[in-house]
Amino acid sequence: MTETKQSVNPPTSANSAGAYLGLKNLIAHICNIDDQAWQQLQEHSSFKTFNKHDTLLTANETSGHLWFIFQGLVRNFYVTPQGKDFNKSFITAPSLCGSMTEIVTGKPSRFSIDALEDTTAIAISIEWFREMSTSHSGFKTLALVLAQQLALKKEQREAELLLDDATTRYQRFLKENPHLKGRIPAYHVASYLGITEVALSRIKRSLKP
Amino acid sequence: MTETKQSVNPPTSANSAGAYLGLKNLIAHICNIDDQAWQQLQEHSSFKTFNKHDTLLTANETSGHLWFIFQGLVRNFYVTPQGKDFNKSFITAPSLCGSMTEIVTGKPSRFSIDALEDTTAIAISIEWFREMSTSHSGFKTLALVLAQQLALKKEQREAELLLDDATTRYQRFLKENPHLKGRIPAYHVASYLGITEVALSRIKRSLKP
DNA sequence: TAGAAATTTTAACCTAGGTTAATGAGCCTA
DNA sequence: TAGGCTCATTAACCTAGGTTAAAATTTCTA
Repeated sequence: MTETKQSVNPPTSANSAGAYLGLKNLIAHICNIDDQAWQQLQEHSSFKTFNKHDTLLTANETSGHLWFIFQGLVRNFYVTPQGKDFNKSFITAPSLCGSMTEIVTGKPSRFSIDALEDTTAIAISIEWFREMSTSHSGFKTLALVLAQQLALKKEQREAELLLDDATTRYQRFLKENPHLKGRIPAYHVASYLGITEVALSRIKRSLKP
Repeated sequence: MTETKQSVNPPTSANSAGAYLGLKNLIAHICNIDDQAWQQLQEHSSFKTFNKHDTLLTANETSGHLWFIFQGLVRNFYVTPQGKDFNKSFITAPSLCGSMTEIVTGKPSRFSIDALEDTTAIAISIEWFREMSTSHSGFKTLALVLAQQLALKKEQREAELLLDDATTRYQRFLKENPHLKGRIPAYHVASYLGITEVALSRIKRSLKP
């Protein structure tokens, strides 16, 4: 107990193997990947660990990879020129995440990604993934499903931001994200909703008996 | 000149042929479609004309098709339970449009589509398109590109609604849609921006010299 | 366990945008 | 050419949420 703080998930080969299993499992639910392609995927990716608050991707830079989040929790967020940040989404393991802009166009992401908890992940080469998603039928399917899922999610978010007030958005957020309860400070939730922590606190009070 | 009002684009076979040419051209810029697939596409689609204000798709119903807008202009819009409507996007010819929700999940669209100008279009069977986008490499590419384009657009809209105030959104709208100038009444633009026509009028005044 | 740091709540005041309603302005069409 | 549409502007007032700053609370950490 005399040790200083350390990562909950130190990067052991055991963890790495588990992460790759998790990735294989996630992909298998979406499309068929033959052994050769899987072998290639392993060669074009690497296992990483992050402590809480570490950065996975910085806005306006090309990171060169997309992520499979194996354990932990990360957020995608925009930063305004005034230095305020707005959370775009929260990603809980196990899940893929990354910048669609960078994947599709090769241009830098508009948002950053950082870890809200200690996190283990696999970094996958975007360049390789883009190549595979045109040449390999299985990966093309994977890319299609990911793009469709993202499009659906962003359409829903557009509708919420356009149609609903902050109280309604907050209640929907709670209902749709029970797994995040207690894991995210209120000011991050407020930032996701597009309001300040002060406004969120008021809303909570107004919802009390 | 004694005739009553009529459609600018009456449904002649000449128009129909032009529309199919336009569709073929649009698709050719995205992927390769062999003659057989093209033949099939023609069998699973039909040419339609709409007058201004006509409805192409009604929210909460499955229309069964996606559209190639050949001439004219349509809007996608949500209607709130209170009966107010919010424009989701404007689609100018030539372009594909439809509900990603219905295409991906088969469930009814959350939004409606109607014509802002007299419009000619090709209605394509969603069921057939979904089948082709899994079995046919060219159509899978088309589906992928469409999903990616939509995801990118909706990500950008999310960022705008989250980060920018109404004045900024209005100025960006003007800059990014010069082709819509004069074609859309201000109250539709306001609805797209997520504000009322009254607020938009105030913003315009505040931007004047 | 005390003190520091992080987070949440409150309060007081401010502003962008909503609401309602009246006035204008530009049109068709009888 | 006079009403009758549709659309845009204005004005007066209201409200949700922003801003700033202080106090209260929780959570680390030495």
